[in-house]
Amino acid sequence: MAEEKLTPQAENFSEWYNQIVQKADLADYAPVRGCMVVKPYGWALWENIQAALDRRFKATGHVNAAFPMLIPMSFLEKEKEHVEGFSPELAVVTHGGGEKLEEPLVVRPTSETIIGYMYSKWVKSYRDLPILINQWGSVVRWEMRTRLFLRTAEFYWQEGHTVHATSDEAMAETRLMLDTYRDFAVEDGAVPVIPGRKSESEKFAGAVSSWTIEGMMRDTRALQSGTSHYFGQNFARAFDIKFLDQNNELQFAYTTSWGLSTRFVGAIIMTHGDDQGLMLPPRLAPIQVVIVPIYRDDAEHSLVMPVVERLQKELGESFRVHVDLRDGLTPGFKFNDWEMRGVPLRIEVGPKDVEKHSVALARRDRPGKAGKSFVPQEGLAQTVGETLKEIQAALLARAIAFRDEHIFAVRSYADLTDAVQKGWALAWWCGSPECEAKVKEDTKATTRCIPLDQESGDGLCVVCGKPAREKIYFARAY
RNA sequence: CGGGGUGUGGCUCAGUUGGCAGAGCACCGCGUUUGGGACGCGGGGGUCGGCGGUUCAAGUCCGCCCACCCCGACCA
Repeated sequence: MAEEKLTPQAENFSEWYNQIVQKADLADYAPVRGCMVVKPYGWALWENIQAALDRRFKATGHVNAAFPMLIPMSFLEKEKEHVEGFSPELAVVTHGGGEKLEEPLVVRPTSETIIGYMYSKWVKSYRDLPILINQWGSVVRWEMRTRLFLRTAEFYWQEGHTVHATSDEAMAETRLMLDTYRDFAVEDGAVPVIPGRKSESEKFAGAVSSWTIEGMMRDTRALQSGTSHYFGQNFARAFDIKFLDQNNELQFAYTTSWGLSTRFVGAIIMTHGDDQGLMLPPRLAPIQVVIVPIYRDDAEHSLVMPVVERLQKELGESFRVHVDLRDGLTPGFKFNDWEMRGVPLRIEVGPKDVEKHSVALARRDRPGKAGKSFVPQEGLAQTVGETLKEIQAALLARAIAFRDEHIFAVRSYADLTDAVQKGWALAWWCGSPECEAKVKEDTKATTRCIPLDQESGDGLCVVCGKPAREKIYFARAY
């Protein structure tokens, strides 16, 4: 049950986040450092995220499978950049059945290697391609500093791994999945992410190019919310994934991978939450409508409950509905409690409502009395459906407005350093890692992505002044 | 691994010159309450991070160790 008062965002955003995760009953700290326990309410949110993504994966021809959690150490060493990228954060199993193992096994930090190995056995002919497999699971990365959902030692995610006959096809897949993530984030999460390409220094270990959706949190910091990688033939060469083409010539295949994790829960929390608590987008909320019965005594109880039960049944046909039957708590407490948990819509049913054939309808996105209205019980399902749609749209509109207010198109280095203190900077960039490094050194801001959506043209690099062909976002990131 | 800090009930913490381990919240019971975070009474719960030392006596003083948090380097 939620305790009173949350630290305000403006006072300490980080503290606000830590408190909300626990007070909204999403997750708890596990006994192992950096690991989290996802509690039922948090997991229900993740399940809705999974369902929304899985539906899109299936619709684009992908299938699910499961690969093992343990990977021979030697596999990681087959791709040079990959092992360099991951070796510092590997958890390694050295013993099994009471004996020291011949070869240590790593707990997967990601599955390119084990899946690549299997694909090399499965792929013989162009007729075997493409392979479009996704897996839902968890991975382990021994991170130095952890935060619930944002960076935990073990996290849950999906990782798609595909194999293609041509680079064009593999690149199209990479871009298709990036767009799938964008569509999911915007339409279901109401998180207005910006899709784009990572710079060389920010890309995934072993990738030819990495693509990302970047979201702006309410403290204006950026959160990488999903990634899609094009590997070219790098992993195919490392794992010997070859096929005979139509001309009977042996070719290395082209591979991709793409992932979105429980970090997205953090994105939802930090995109929509306010000082009252969580604010969940209706399409993903585990509970879309909570009904709070209000009564003083047994007489009022028996007056109110039949109406509550009828509404629960009617609304339950179309929406995820919960009735708060907890005894001994005042309505006021329950209102605050459900606001903390981010339930989009609350219905109050008391004796006065029974008499007037109405209910009180309270919107989470308009806290307090402002969001409360009295509507007829007649046609309530339709009212609820329309209101949930309005809330979903309102959350997105609010997040877009916040994002756009905090993006600054900058032309000078002074403007850049100023902008990244209060939001994101969008600027011409020549493409050199030295210019990125200087900004990071001076401001702690990193390049987030080269947005897909930018007008063609050229300008001068905001750092060094040399000619630049692309604009890039600089921001402080999680 | 560098710099700083903290370890006392489930949580947040108090604990004076060393002298019977406490409060608030949470939890359990009973009663009164209930349309924006109710109240009264009663109750359960702690090897004071660990080991060793000083002392008649250690949460408190000393030594060593461990864990966690914050700031850096690394990261979905």
